[in-house]
This record gives sequence, structure tokens and C-alpha cells, in this order.
Amino acid sequence: MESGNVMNVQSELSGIIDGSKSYMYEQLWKLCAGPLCDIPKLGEKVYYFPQGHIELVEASTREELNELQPNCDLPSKLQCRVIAIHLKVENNSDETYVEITLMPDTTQVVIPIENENQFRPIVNSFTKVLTASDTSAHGEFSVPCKHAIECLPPLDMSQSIPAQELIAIDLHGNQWRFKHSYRGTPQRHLLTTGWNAFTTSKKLVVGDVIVFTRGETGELRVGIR
Amino acid sequence: MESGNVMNVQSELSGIIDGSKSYMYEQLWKLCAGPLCDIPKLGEKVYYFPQGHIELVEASTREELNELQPNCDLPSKLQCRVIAIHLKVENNSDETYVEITLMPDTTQVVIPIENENQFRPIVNSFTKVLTASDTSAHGEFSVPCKHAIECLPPLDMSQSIPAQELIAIDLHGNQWRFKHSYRGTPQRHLLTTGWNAFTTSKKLVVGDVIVFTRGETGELRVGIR
DNA sequence: TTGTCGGCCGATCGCCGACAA
DNA sequence: TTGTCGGCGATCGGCCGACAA
Repeated sequence: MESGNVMNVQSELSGIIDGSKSYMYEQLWKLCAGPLCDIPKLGEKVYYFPQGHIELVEASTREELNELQPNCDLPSKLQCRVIAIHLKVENNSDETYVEITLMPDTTQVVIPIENENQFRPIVNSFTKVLTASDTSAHGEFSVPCKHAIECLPPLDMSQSIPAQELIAIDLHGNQWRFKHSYRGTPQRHLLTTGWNAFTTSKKLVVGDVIVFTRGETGELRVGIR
Repeated sequence: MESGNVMNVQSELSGIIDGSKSYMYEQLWKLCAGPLCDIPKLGEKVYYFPQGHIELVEASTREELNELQPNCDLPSKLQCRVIAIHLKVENNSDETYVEITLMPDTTQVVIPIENENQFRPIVNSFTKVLTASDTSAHGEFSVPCKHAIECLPPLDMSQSIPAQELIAIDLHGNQWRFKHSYRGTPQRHLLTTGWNAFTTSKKLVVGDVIVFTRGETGELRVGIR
């Protein structure tokens, strides 16, 4: 059981920053999780069932996880020690969960090697430094014409005021909806409805840099530098 | 280097759910992180400096991390293998960071043991099942009288309409501001301004259960069951 | 080509007491 | 005691073109 050790750099970090070690946090977490919640103790011996875990994850995400297989060749159960417990809450909801870090008592597992990413779809992207108008109460974002043509889905120009709805995903996996219209004299590309909610939520100010990317399949993503 | 192994249950999970393995995510992440970003490769040998890491964390959080010390008794540097890399983004902002999981090649470290929590400040708390009115467009939350007295800071009753601002922290560490007033005939405790933003953001509906706690020092916390 | 503005409208937020369960 | 409602005013979001840099 002393055959190895683990340091998960981030888990130490986040444990300190979000104050998950504090008593008050712990109390609220338990109230939110409800009374039926059995958590193992630090240092306790437990068995880990890789197949069971994979099936659980598949059930909750409804995806096939073939990608997990190649990395490891694990026995059906592993005797482990609980070496860390973090009471956590999901990023995009308030669902509570426990992060339990285990260290196997015996087994050896192959260290994964970097697998070169063969699949490289074309990605268009552009960045823009936000102006005062982009972040003002007026709530409109003007898209430089060239970038709108390269990076955004084409508009139906037969309409008097061409417009469409865009959906962009950020690094958290959150969806953001923007009305994209082409109007004014002279005409220009604008993001209107939804833009305000975005800037408010992300607390954007003049000078911040926004990033849009668009993959081959057309899906739009948005980020902040 | 094959002396041990690690399974961080959650890091596997989140890697799949948020799609951090996808090429598109990776591209956006790199655009957001900027050009100056050197990330080690999977399986690579690196040295980990515990003291340096602790100092970095202290610098960024401006806290003393004495609590880290008792858990481990580490040498000044440890030869490690990089066994996992996750391109991530902070929960409450869009700051990018890398989570690197390391496995020491040689060293043994003592497994931590549960330390009984001696410090137990009194916590008041209450829960309430949300009514249609609580979640309606009107945007007011009526606090049961008893709970308001037990759990919320006392109001200045000399005012014609007693009111104050409450700040409550959720499990993410986010702050929520609520106007708390005592009015109507018959009089009752209400949360008004800020309540709408809260329900919208948390996507609360009738039947959801809200939790408030208040510690000895008066700090308020809020969660969802 | 695009940053900033004024104006305008409608939707929403927040505030209040009246009731009644 | 507290859930629901109607009514209200103020604010804000969103839409638009005018203009100028």
C-alpha cells in the first residue's frame, strides 16, 4: 500500500481556493446533498470496480466510452486506499458530488503515452478587442465584416433585414444564443439579443478580447482571452 | 516508475463530459490561453518542487497554507511522470489553466488519516420548497417568519418598511445579493431585488428546495437540494 | 468600414397592498 | 401566517438609422 503516491496538482489547489475544507462549506454541502449520503473515510480500504464505474458514466452521459479502454488494461477489481475526498458541486448546476481519489494497493498500470492527434478538421477563428460600444448598455456587438463572412453562418440576404440565431458554446460547455443581424446604413453585422446577457455574465469590459471559432461541421464556439 | 498508479475518479469523468478531449475544445482553449503556453507531454519525465508549488498557491490566493504541511513530509524535489493532462477553465471565470496529474517515480508518502473536525461553530439553517409565487415573474420570495427570525440578520424595525441587503454565498463561491424587506398587510419577510436573477441563473422551478445557512459569525450561505 | 449616439418601444423587474386559504 | 394576484412605475433590453472617424 506504500508502493506509490499521487499528487493531483489542481485538486489541492481547488480544495484550498473554494474553501471546501471549511466547516461552513461542509455543512451547506451536506444539507444540499440530503440525508442519504455515505462517504468513505480518508485512508479507508475500498474496492474499485473499473467496469462498474465505466458503466455508471455511460449511463449518466449516454455515450459510449470506447476511448477509455485503450489507455488502461485493468483487472476487474482493485483494492485501494482513499487518499483524498472533496465535497464538490457541478460547474453548470448545483448538483453535489464527491470526488474520491484512490490509490491502488498493488496493481501496476501502463503509463499512457501521448497519442498524436490525427484528426484535424479545419477551424476558422477570429478575435476582437471589445470597444466601449460593444460593452455599453446598448448591448450590441459589431462583428467586423470580414470575420462575419469567414466565421459566421451565411445570412439569407433576400430578407429586408437579414437575421438568424447563433448558438455558441464556451469552455464550460455552456450555450449562448445570439441574434445575428445585418442592418443599418451603412450596413454592418451585429450581435444583439443575448449579447447583453453574455457580457454581464462574463463580466466583460472594454479591452477584453473575445474569441470565436467555427469548425468544419459549423458548430460555433466562443471564449475570452 | 511503475511502482504505483492513480485514479482520479472525477478527472476522468469531467474530461469526458465537458468534451475536453475534443479537437474543437482544444483549439478554442489554446486560442484563449494565448501563444505563450508550454505544456508537458503525456508520459514525460518532470521534476515537481513541492515548496515551489506551495509558494505559488500562496501567492495567488494570498493565504497561509499551513494546513498543507501536516499532511505530507515531502523531499524538496520529486521525479515524476506526467500521467494526465487536462486543459481546463476556472468555474467562476473564463481563466484557462492546465491540470497536470503527476505520479512520483520513487518516493513514498504517508497516507493521510481522517482528522476529526474539532471546530464546530453553531449553524442555523432552514429549507423551503419553492411555491409558484416564489418562482413567478413577480420575483419575490416569501421567507417563513420563524426562519427569517432564526436565520437572517435582524432588521431595523423602527423604519416604516424595514429592509436590508443580504449577501449569500453558494457552493461555487458565488455571491448573491438579495434585498430583504418586511412589509405588506399582514406583514411578512420577503426577498425581492436579486431574487429573480438567482432563480433564473439556477433555473429554479416550483418544488425545488432551497437551503439557507447562517454561521456564528453571521455569514449567509445558500444552496439547492 | 465600424464606433458611438439619440430615440423609441415593449418587456421585465421590482414594489406595494388586497385578499383569501 | 403566507400564497397568489392586480396594478403601478421605473428601468432595461433590444432595435433602428444618423453620423463621423
